[in-house]
Amino acid sequence: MVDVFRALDDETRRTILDELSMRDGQTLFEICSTLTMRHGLSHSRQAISQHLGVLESAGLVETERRGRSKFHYFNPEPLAAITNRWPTRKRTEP
Amino acid sequence: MVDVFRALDDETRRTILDELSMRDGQTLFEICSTLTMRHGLSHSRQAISQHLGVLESAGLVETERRGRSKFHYFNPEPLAAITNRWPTRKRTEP
DNA sequence: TTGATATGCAAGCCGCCACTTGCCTATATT
DNA sequence: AATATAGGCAAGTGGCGGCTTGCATATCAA
Repeated sequence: MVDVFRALDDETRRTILDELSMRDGQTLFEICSTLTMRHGLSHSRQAISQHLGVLESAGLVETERRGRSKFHYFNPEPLAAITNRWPTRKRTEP
Repeated sequence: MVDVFRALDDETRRTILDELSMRDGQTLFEICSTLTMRHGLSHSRQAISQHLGVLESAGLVETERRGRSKFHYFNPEPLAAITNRWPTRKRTEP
């Protein structure tokens, strides 16, 4: 199980979430392509696969396998843990 | 300059934000004490100092020096960058 | 002024993380 | 059946981050 905070501590993983939030349900190869084409990131397929594994382990990405393809979906729910942890307060002047 | 995401990718730093959000304006020694007493974390003073440096560099903590003491204040503003980056969408069924 | 308090600076160690490489499995196509 | 496509597993490497240690600086108290 991977922490949501740790999952977000990587620009490549954040860009993957950007991509999925724009076009949901992409496969691993599609994500590799769009990352290279539109974001200038050129990593190996395995690198992206491992990133997707981290994101899925953190609950930020859900997957669905059909045939030999695996589709990835962005799930923003775990992000709530971040905003809920520190409720906005006024600064206490000393 | 440290990323907000990287600053949050550490349980000790997150606990420090918890502490400051409960009682704002603590000094380094106070934070060290409360971390040990109430959270079971026993790190050296320098470790906590470095954590505070990361948090300050990320804009999550602001400081104010008076005399030989330095007071630390939690600034939740940078957290907005997280929630604003991925606006909540409905999942697109294929 | 002398000593204690509160913090800063810098080097070094160690473990973890991102990335690659090579090989393997499963499904689809012809 | 044979080939291609989509993805998985595992070991190895390099670099960075967290922590410690030792020393230095600045402010307050006696």
